[in-house]
Amino acid sequence: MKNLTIGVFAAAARVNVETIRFYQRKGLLPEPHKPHGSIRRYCAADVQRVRFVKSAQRLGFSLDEIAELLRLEDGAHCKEAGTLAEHKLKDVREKLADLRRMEAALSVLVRSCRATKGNVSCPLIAALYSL
Amino acid sequence: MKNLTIGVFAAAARVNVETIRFYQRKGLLPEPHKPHGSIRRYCAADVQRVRFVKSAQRLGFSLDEIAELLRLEDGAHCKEAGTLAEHKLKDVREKLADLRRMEAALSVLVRSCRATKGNVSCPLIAALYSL
DNA sequence: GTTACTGCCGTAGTGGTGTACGGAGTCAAG
DNA sequence: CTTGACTCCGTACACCACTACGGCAGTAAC
Repeated sequence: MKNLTIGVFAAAARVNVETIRFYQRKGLLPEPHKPHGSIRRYCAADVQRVRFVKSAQRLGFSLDEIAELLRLEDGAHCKEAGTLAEHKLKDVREKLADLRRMEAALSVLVRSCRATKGNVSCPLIAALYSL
Repeated sequence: MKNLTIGVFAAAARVNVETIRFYQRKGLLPEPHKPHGSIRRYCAADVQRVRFVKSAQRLGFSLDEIAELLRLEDGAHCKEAGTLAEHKLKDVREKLADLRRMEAALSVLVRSCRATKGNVSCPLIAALYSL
């Protein structure tokens, strides 16, 4: 699982080749070493890193924020890392609270929709607007 | 709380005036009636609607998806509304699961960072990469 | 060695989500 | 009835996160 070319790597990480190059320009991925002339080689850890980026993105973090998160890896700045992580944790908890309210509203909505079969008016508005 | 002009409305909803007009073009807000010549007037329900859009956005829904959610309001299509709501519920639950894992990882990270005061190497990598 | 496939690089284009701007119309206070 | 703030509308611009393109170079299979 070392010495992946960019094409194989991108496929393994389930992203476009261009995305890899884009992430490198953004600093989300390290510029890999090029043992064979000018051809970049990647390893499994790089794949994990891309998958992490994608996960974090789905949770609403921007690439810049993700870059910060990834800088946490640099164990030398434990204090800053901790502070940053605390901020992110706060973000995440707020998102969680929002989503839980959303889930509650939606499941009420689904249940009441199932209950009132054929009824013309759904009790949706209140549920949606209580968010 | 009726007869708000767009400026007052936008301020109440905590968004830019241009955003209101943009949402109208996207169909996220109904084109309001214009009782006094060509000036639009808004009410409290419109404010709620914008706040709903903003909440849903923070949770990672796109404007198009939010438009769908808002169409659930139309009680006449209870069946489709229910189906749509079920899909959204599934989305929301997946996001919740992701965020919970993120939360767990981040809080471990924060705790261990606090624990290893002054220690040079943080135990971050594993936590981050286990997402 | 030729051919076909990658990869390299820079630049440009896309789609989503707003924001800004400019010129004309409208309204309410003084 | 003027003045100044607000609104209208269309269009253009901005930012993010890619995605595509084009031309050249390196590599692998035959």
